[in-house]
Amino acid sequence: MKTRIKELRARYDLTQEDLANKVGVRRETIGFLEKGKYNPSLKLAYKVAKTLETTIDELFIFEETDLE
Amino acid sequence: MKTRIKELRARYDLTQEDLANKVGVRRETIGFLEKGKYNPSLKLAYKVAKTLETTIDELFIFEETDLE
DNA sequence: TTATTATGTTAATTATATCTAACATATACT
DNA sequence: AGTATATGTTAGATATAATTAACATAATAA
Repeated sequence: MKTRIKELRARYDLTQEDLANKVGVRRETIGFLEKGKYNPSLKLAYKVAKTLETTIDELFIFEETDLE
Repeated sequence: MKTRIKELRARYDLTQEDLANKVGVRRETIGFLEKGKYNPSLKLAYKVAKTLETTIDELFIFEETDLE
């Protein structure tokens, strides 16, 4: 799964830690999400999307291999 | 968090078990999702949305209290 | 150089989504 | 009446998301 978190975070001039604080998670969690290292909960995905003023479907890009 | 799973599932004339089989999870998991009993992973949310030919943002409706 | 800031990454722990199995209930059909 | 189907719900086990803490690296600034 790919994500546009890093791109949008840069647009708002936020560090991983800034975004983590706004969302209410750890910096590492944001880092792992950006790297596609894990599959977040829907709630977390929603919070990140809302913080970056976008939608879940815009923020996370699924590929066929993600369906397995 | 509210969801339109039940509504869309009815539109496609699928039982919980039918949808579960298509998505690759247990029937109970679909039941719990419909009842808002838990917060699915993004991947599961995506699979359900895709199976019901909709988007995550259309399928799951967040409220302010879901952000806590 | 040294110090600071932002990010990467690992390992161990905790929290929770999902599975599994079982049983209950309600509805519809014969 | 019975049987079958669809859903509700519970409890325990398993998988994994997320935390915590620590240390590494790269870039930038003093």
